[in-house]
Amino acid sequence: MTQEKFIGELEQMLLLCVLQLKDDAYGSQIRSFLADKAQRDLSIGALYTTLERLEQKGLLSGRLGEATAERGGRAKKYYSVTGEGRQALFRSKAALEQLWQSLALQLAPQFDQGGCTR
Amino acid sequence: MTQEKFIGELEQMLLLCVLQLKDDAYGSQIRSFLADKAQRDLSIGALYTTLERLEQKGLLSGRLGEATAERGGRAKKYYSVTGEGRQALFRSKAALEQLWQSLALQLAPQFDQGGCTR
DNA sequence: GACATATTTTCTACAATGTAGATTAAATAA
DNA sequence: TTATTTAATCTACATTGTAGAAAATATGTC
Repeated sequence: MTQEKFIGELEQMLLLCVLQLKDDAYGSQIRSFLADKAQRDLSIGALYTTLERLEQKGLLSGRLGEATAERGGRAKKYYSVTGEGRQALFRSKAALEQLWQSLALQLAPQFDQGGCTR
Repeated sequence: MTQEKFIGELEQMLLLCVLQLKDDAYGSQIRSFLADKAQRDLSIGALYTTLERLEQKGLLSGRLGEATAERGGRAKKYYSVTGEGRQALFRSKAALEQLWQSLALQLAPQFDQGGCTR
C-alpha cells in the first residue's frame, strides 16, 4: 500500500483514553473518562464495537482481568495501546495539527510556528 | 437532540482547507492543499463527495464561479465555511485537544496546561 | 443449589463517513 | 465539428460510528 491508513476520530479518542487510564483501562472506565474529559457520551455498544475493531487492527491489545475479583459480575477486559497504536495516534495528531498551524499562521503571521507568545 | 453531532476527521480537514484557501477554495486547489499540508492524498471522487456532504449539512456553502473565465473547462465551484461549520470545527478541535492535554499533563505534571516550556 | 442481583462484555443491525473509478459537463482552441 | 482542457457529478462499495438487546459470569441469599 502506498499511503498509511487513517484512523477515525472516535478511534483516536479511545486510543487516547486507554493511554491515559493505564492499568485501569476497561469498558466502563473508558466510557466515563471520555464523557468526563471530552464531553462525548457513547452507548455501551458503540464503545465496545470500536474497542474491538481497534484490537483487530492491532492498535489495542486486550487481556482479561484476574478471576479473583472481590465483586459480582463478569471479568473485565483491560486494554493497552500497542506500538502501532501509538504511531497511528501521533500520525493523526500531526496531520491535523499541521492544518491548524497553517491557519494560525495565516491569522497571525507575526508569530512563529512554535505558538508560544508569552 | 441531546448531544451535538460530531464531524469526521476528513470533514474537519476539508473545512480547515477551505478556511485557509479563502477566495480560492475549489476542488483541485483544496485537494492540492490537503496533500501539501497534511500529506493526505484523496481521489477526486472522495474529495467531491465529502465537500458535497458538508454542503448538505450546512457546514460549507458553495457558489459557482464566474462564467467569463479566461480558460477552457467547466466553471469552478467555490466553497466557504459557514458559521455552523466554524462551530463544528472548533468543537471538534476542543474535544480532541482536551484529551491530548490530559495526556501531556500525565506525562509531565510539572508543566502547566499552557504547554509553553521555553 | 436455585434464584436474584450486579457487572461487564458480546451480538445484531443500521447510519454516517471515507474512498475511488468512470462518466459527464462546459468552457476554449484548432 | 472536433479536439483539448478543466472541473464537477455519478455510482458503488468499504470503513467507521452508533445503539439496543442479549448473553456471560461473578457474588449474595434462602
